[in-house]
Formats: sequence, structure tokens, C-alpha cells
Amino acid sequence: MEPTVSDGPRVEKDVEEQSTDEAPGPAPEPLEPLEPLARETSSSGLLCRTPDEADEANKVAGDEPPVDWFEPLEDDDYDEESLAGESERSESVAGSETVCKRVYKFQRPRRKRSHPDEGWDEWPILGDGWKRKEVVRRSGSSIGQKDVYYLSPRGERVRSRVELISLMVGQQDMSTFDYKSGKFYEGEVQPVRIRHRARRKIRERSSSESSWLERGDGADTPDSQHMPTNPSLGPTTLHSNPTNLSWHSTIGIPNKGSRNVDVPAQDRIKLPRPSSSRALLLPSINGEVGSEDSTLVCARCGLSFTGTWYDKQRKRPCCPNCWASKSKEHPLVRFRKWIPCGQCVGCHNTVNCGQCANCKHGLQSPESRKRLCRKRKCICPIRKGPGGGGFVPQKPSNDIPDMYEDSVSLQSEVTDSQHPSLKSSDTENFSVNVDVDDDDDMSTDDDDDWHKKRKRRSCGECKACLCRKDCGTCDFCVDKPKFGGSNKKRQKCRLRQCQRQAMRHLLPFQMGQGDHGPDSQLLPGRPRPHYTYSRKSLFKRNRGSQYGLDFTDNDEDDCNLKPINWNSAPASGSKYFCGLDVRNLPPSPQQLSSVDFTLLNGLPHISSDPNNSELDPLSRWDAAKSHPSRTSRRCVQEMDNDGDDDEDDDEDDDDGNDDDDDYDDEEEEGEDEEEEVPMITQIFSLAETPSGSGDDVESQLTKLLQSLRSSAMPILWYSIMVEGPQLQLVQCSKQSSLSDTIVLIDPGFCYQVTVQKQPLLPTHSLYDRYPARLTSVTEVVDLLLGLEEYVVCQGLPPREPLSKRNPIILERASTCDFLVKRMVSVCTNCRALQGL
DNA sequence: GCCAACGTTGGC
DNA sequence: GCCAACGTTGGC
Repeated sequence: MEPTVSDGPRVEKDVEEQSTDEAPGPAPEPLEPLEPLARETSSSGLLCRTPDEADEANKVAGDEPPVDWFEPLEDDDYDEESLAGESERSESVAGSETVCKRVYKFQRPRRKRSHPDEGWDEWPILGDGWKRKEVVRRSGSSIGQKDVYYLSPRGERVRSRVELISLMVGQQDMSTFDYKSGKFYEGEVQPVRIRHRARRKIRERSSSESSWLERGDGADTPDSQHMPTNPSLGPTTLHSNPTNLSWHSTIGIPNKGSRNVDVPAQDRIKLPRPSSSRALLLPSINGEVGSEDSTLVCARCGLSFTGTWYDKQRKRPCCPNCWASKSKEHPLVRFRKWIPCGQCVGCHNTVNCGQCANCKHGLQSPESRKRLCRKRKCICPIRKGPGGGGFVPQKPSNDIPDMYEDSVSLQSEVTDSQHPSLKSSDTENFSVNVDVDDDDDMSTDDDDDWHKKRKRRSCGECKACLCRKDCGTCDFCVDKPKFGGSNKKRQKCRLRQCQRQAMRHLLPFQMGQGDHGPDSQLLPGRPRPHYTYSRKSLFKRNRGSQYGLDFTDNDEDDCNLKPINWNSAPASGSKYFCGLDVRNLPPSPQQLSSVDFTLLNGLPHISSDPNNSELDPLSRWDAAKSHPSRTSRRCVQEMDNDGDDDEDDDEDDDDGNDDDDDYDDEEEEGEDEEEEVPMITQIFSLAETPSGSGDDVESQLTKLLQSLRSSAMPILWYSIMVEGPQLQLVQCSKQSSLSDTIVLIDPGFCYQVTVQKQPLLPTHSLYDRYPARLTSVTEVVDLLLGLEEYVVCQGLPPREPLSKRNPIILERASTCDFLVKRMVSVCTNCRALQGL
């Protein structure tokens, strides 16, 4: 039977028969039956395609093997278009979530990363062994956009023309190669790419035009299926709703100042007539160029307007006002997002009741997205429902042109609340519905704010976020192609990782590496998420969640770590670093002294361990990381000695898992942050000893510590607080020229620099360059940067070398400067000692 | 079109 | 559980 849309349930059944990710293997792809559908759709011309696109689609359906860019579409068909079953649509809003989640779960295998050799077409035009692949973006604002990748015979994945050309240097002339189509245009007229200039010019007038121009040959994408000019829309076409159409050409100037929701129809925004250039590009309706304006409802503000303006990605109608707006708010957010007022009782409530349906849902299904406790919901109706944020759409939703409904029906962000199934309710009723149904109302689901999802690693305010320059030395920078790297890690420079929201494992090393350490909540950044849904048994998670807890991560290691109560006094004599997760940090200087360096007569000898001498700084760092037992276990054990089991730990644990489940919950994040700050103060109290100085001084020093930790520090410097109290800045790279250099800041902010535990003489020129007291982050950073100009005096080998079997012991003068300018490897005093 | 980098996953 | 790898997507 030829699959049709109505085959959805059957397909869903097929999907269910797949044992999720356990059975990828050679079994037929669960969504396979849909491929013919896609082909048929393409071939029949039902979709809005240009002739070229239709040819391409037909070609795909015919001679060439199906390229895998159909697959994502099929995925999305299920996810967003609900081809998997109309039943999803007919579900109640609350019920739909269950169904969607189930479908989603069974679709996971389809979402799995494609196998390296999956979906590649042989592309001999580039030479033997070359492969090509087209991928359609499945979500986001650029959904439907098609990306083309190539795979070289050597397995190098090419993402762009630049990369391809760089690979083909000396092999093939790529000047006539069209990357997108994968063909050479020798002797042919290369397809005209109307971009840049045209786009810039047109964008001022019409987003829809620019979208078309931008997309170029990418028009055979899901976007094309919801063009307002799509003749296949049947009863839900333009023609079916004449009251919302304006087939007459209207020429006018967009009324950018008007935001009146009660704009009468005759005052609706008039758009310029499509340009002639655009007319050539737009698809046609029944042979006519689809250049006529139509009345649309802006997906962003809800205003009706006349024209064919669409947002940048041509996903939704977008009025000129919103188009001109610099706001990055997602066009649909206002329709979908429940915006807390921040003032009502619900907004002020920061404690989950634990009793409401949403709380129980979270307890029962921790793997699902967390829903905000009902007691914590904003109770201000004006903030709810479509047109939230104080805006009410002009027209009831059932007056929204059907073409728009059709257009949004394919979007990944579309929820049931926007679904045509709800169009029967007018605006008021719609709002009521939303109010009643808290679950759907919740915007904490991941589908509610895709934009923030991409932004949630960046606060945009901290120094790291504001820093625009890569350090060029961290592992992430080294990985970047511009620094000669292989682009495998693809992460932002560590020094530019947001101090507040970045994943901890991405932060600079001094910020801590572990996510689950006893003091993890003290560290900047977020815990590392655990994407365990695909591999971890739900039972395991549920077992703990029955009690509102999740012990999933309580492996043996963590059990040792978690009982630590940082609010209690440390074990007597304990000298572990406070507030640092040192499990994966490089060895502390104290530890270094006993592990990596052997001090003979106060002088270090060069280790013969290649791990210490051969590796580059980052490798050595990695080596240090790979031996956490050398660095952290000692601390762990020490800390564990005072281990008291505290419920707070459990709560923390729970929170951590909540984070895993829902990073989108902004309020929760805010709470996390709120919890972190005071904890630092409490941590500092750890170091507070009876013999300590006054509270004022201590708190000042603590503030400096906090500031340092929330700032981007020079590479591999990290700040710690030790007993005294004393703030220490430690260069943790053993490969650094300043290895084992510490800046000690006392409660009076006076500082001293030590190198390998040896204090720099007060007469050292370094002290002349910087203030005697370091009272701000800037001063500290300046000093550290200044220190980077120095290297440690190497001393000199003894005149009479010992036997080769003994380590070489370098000698220094008692007046050694320790730190010398980079071009000077040995200080003058040591040279003098040797008579040089 | 290209690059940056976010989010996820498979392998260990 | 960790993390290298990379598919993916937003920004310019």
C-alpha cells in the first residue's frame, strides 16, 4: 500500500516496533514507508517548487538513490507535522504531551547521529572515493535550509566550499565547481546567485523576498510546503478565505509606527508591490506568478497586514514592524510563551509545593521536561495565552488565514496551542483554555524557546562573554581551524566561556573541571548535563525520583563526595583548598612538591619523567587530569573525613538532576545562581579560624576571591583561599614558564610572589612595577599578565656533572632572582655563582 | 557562504 | 560517568 498521510498511525506502529536505540542495526528504518510519500509529493508537484527544484526532487525520486536529507524531514514530519498520527492532534492539550513524548521516545533512534558512512552518495565528479550528502536542517529558525557536505576519500568531512577548495588544492580546479549542487559548470553559465547586494536591498522591503533570494536553491525544503502561494493547500488555500485576502495590488509605505491592535482592515499595513526581480523568483499559482499580496497575521505581534512579508527564514508571516525590529524574540514566542509578570504571588513563590500535578509529574517522570510548580506560576491573566506580554491579537485565531495555519503546521516550534485543531476557539476562549491547562501553558518545555536554548550558555554580561578575542592557547582554541586545529572540539575559547552559564567542563581549568564534586555548586558554570535518556534505564531514574530524589549519579565516587557539608567546620588541620573541586584540577603546588618535583636542597631537579618534560602544556594538563588520584583523591579523602550526611546534599543532588532535565527553566537557573553566591561566603567561613583576622578584612578578601573567580583569568591561573586566610593565585600548568608560581595575597591585600615555594626577594624588579597591594581584579590580572613576561630562572648545572644515572641537579645562587625576563634563562646572581 | 560554537551521543 | 567527536544551527 502506498503510504499516505493517513498512514501515520501505521507508521507510528512501525516505529514502536523498533526497539528504540537498541536495534539500529540492519533493520529497516522505522520511518522508511514515508520516503515514497516524500517522493510522491515531490513528483506530483503538489509542493511549491520551481522547475529546477521539481526536477531535482524528481531526480531524487527516480534515478538517484534517496538522499538522506529526506530522513530528517520524515523525522520532522512526525515530530512537528504529526504525520505519525492525527490522533496526536486530537489529543487534549495535556494528553498530547504524553503522546508526543512517547512518539518522540520511539523516534529517538531516528535522531541518533547518522553513521559516518550513512547517507552519503558517491560523488565521482570530485574523484574516486568522494561522497556527498545533503542535510536539511530539522529545527531552528533556519529549518528547511539545506546543507551540503562532502566526504573525501580520506574521510575528511567538508562543510564548506572553502574547506573543499583547500582540500582540492593541487588536485582539481574548483573554480567552476558549484558547491551546492556538486557539479562543475564548465562551459555552462554558472547559476546566478542573487545574494548579498540584492538581498541587502530587498531586505529593506520584504523579508519574504530576501528569504527567497537567500535560500536560492534551497527552496525544496519544508519551507516550500507552506508558501502562501501553494496551490496544494486545497480547501485551506488563499481562495478559501476571501475575507482575509487582498488580491488587489496595494502599494504603500509600511506603517512602521502603528502597533494598534485594532487597526481596521483598510488601515492594515500595505506593502509595496513585489518587485519584478522577485516575480521571477516566486513560485507560481496555476501558472501565474505568485506575486500578489495577501493578508497575513504577523506571527510576532499578531497584527494583520497585507503583503507577503515573512520572517528571515520564511517560516512565518512577519509584519514590517517586526521585521524592522531588532528584537531577537522568536516570532512565535508571544503566542506561546507564558511570560511571568515577576510581581504576583506566583512569581514570588520560589518553593515547589511538591503536591500539585506538575510537581508530581516531575517526581514521576523525571526524564521528562520539568513543569513549573503550579503554586509558582504567574497568576496574571494578561501574561498568559496568545498575545501574552500585554498583547492581544487582533483577530481570533480562527480568523488567522488558513495558509498561515498551514505554514505553521510544519514548524517544529508549533505546539498544540497553535495547532489548527484549536482554531475553533476565539481568542478569549483560547486564553481560557490556556489558563485552564497549565501543562500546555508552561513554557518550560524545550519547544518553547529555541532561541534561548542556543543562548543559554551565555549570559552576555560577564567579562568572558564580553571578551571577543580567543586566547589562542587553550585546548579549544588550539582545536580551531584558524589556529591550525582540526576542528574536532568546536568549542568556544575557554576564557570566553560564560562564567555564569557555561558548562563547567568548558570553563577555564582554574574554574574547576568536575561537575559533581562536593563543592560543585560553588563553581561557576552549570553542571554538565547528562543525556541519559537513551541509554539509562528509566527504572533507575524513577526509583530515586519516587522520593523526589535522583540518585542516578550517586556512584561510589560521588557517594564519597556528597556527604561533605561545606557549612560545617573543616577537620582540624585540614589544608585542602576551599571551594574548589580539585578532583580534576592540576596538582596544587603543595602536591606538586611531593609528586612531580623533588626538591633537593631547595632546588628542583629535572624530572626524567617524559610526562613532565615532554608534553606541551595542554597535554600535560591532560595528563594531570588523567591522574586525578594524584591530585584529588587526597583532598577527597581529607574532606570525606568530616563527612556528615546532610539532606542538603540530597537536595543539591536533586537540583542537579533537575538541571539535567530542564535547563530551560529560567527561574530554576536563577535559583541555582542565587544559591551559589551565598555558599561562597559560607565556604570562606571554612577558612575562618579563631586566629583569623577581623571579619571585615576577611570578607573583603573573600570578595576579591569571588571577583577573581567570576572573571576571566590569564590562562591556567586559578584562585584559591587557604587558611590564614590567604588568597592564593596559582599557576597550575606545570609546563608553564611560571610553573609552581604563586601569588599570595594576605588579608591586607599585600602580596608576595613565590616560585617553587621560594619567595621572591623584595628587591625584585617585579615589585616595582605593581602596587604594593592588590585590591582589585584588574590589579591582580595585571600582575599575572606581568608575571607572564618572566620565566623561572633555570639555575645552572653543577660544573662537575654527576654520573649519568643520577638526576641533574641544578644549582642556584642564594640570591637567585627566580623570575627572569624571558630572554634571560638564568639570572645574573646564578651566573655570578658560576663565574659566568 | 562561511564560521563559530551549541547540544548530543557513542565509545570507552 | 566522562568526554571526544561531530551533527547541527545561529550569526554575520
